[in-house]
Amino acid sequence: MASASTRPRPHRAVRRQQAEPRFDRKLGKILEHATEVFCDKGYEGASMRDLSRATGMSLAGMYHYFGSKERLLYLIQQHTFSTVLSRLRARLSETNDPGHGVRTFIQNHLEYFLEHQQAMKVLSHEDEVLDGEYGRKIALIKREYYRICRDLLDRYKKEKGLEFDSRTAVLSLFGMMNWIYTWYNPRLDGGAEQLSREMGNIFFRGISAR
Amino acid sequence: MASASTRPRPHRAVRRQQAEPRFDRKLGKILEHATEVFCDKGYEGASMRDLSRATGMSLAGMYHYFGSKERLLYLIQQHTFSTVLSRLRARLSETNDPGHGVRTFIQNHLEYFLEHQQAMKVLSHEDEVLDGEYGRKIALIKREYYRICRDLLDRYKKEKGLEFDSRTAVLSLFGMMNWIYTWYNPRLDGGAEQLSREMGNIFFRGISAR
DNA sequence: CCATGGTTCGAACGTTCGTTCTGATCGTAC
DNA sequence: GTACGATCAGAACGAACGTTCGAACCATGG
Repeated sequence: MASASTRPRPHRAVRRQQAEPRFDRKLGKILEHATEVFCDKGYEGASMRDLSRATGMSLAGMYHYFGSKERLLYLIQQHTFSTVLSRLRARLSETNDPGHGVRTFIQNHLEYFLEHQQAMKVLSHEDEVLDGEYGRKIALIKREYYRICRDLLDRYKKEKGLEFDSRTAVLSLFGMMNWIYTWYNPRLDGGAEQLSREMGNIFFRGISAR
Repeated sequence: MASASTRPRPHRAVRRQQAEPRFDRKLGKILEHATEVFCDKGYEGASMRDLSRATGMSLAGMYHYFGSKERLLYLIQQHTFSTVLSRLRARLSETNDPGHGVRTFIQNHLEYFLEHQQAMKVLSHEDEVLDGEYGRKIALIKREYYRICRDLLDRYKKEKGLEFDSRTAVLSLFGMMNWIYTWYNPRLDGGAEQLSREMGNIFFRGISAR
């Protein structure tokens, strides 16, 4: 289960120029298919043979490129999380208003969530399965993500002179947003803008009352 | 995976008087230990041998009493859910005010949640694993649970003349509450009363603003 | 005192798991 | 054309899986 670093990383081919992106694009596609399988069957429920079948890559090939089932999950979670995080940072750099910042946080989270439902479900649902080095790295990103939201909220709280428990508030907000994967239905529930408006309303009015 | 009714239920001993409760108490203890294992390792990750070891009952004994791993999970979920539901009904029968009803709903949910964290995590986290007859039965209880909360909220909405999307509101509330299992720390976060007050505040003020 | 039937067990069944290994094939660079 | 790295199919590995079996155990009723 543990030990991320004992297994050598697959020997990534050293190429020149335009070969690299094609290589990454192909592996990206494979990661997408793997995400779908993990999403449907769960990490433990999905076998390497399932993953191999779904990606079209041979079993041996999977091990050649990814090294282990654990690392496969790690790569998916790491890629998903850091993409969300970098998008968020880009958006937040445009504002200094903490209230607007939290709205942006919600909007960014839900937009990515609905756009990549499967990846986000794997991120939410297979949260505790990675341990060792992999688990530590994912936990690090997650803590930073939490930190950003909490800091924004604390600034907002001070600015408006409000009183509430920041920790409970932030984690309740995360709960609202991350629970979506258990119920979201695009036919019944609107898009990301509508959902983030409604959840943002509940959350903001909720913490804003004196 | 499917088919609940193909396997015969274990022949429950027909006994008189005080033997029954002892029988049930023993099996109840075993279910508690099994809950702990499912909670720690997940349904797929937990093996019948793990469960057998944790409960102190032999592997064959587990099958004698519970029939299958699937039915074991079903019994845990069914017992947990119907206990929550019957407690809720008892409390709700004392009030007719929908606002107070929703507060009671939150209080009841969180109280049981913190009192039986492991069982509730198994209920939340292993939500999609049961299919067939078992899955249908659990889904039925869940829908009824959802219905109660939604009806209360709709009555509250009409009474106060508010406007918000009931579905999104109820499911956001469930998200806040059910996500707790991923972060709750009794040292940092208070007891059930405090948490349900804080979440209740966020939720109520959130939906109440015009 | 033995027969009965629920209870419990160790051992085994066949399957699938994650992973590794062996060669064969194929396209490309020299 | 040949050497090489990428990629493959397929078999094999030991371990672990969910489940079943047959025989002991043990209290009870005749």
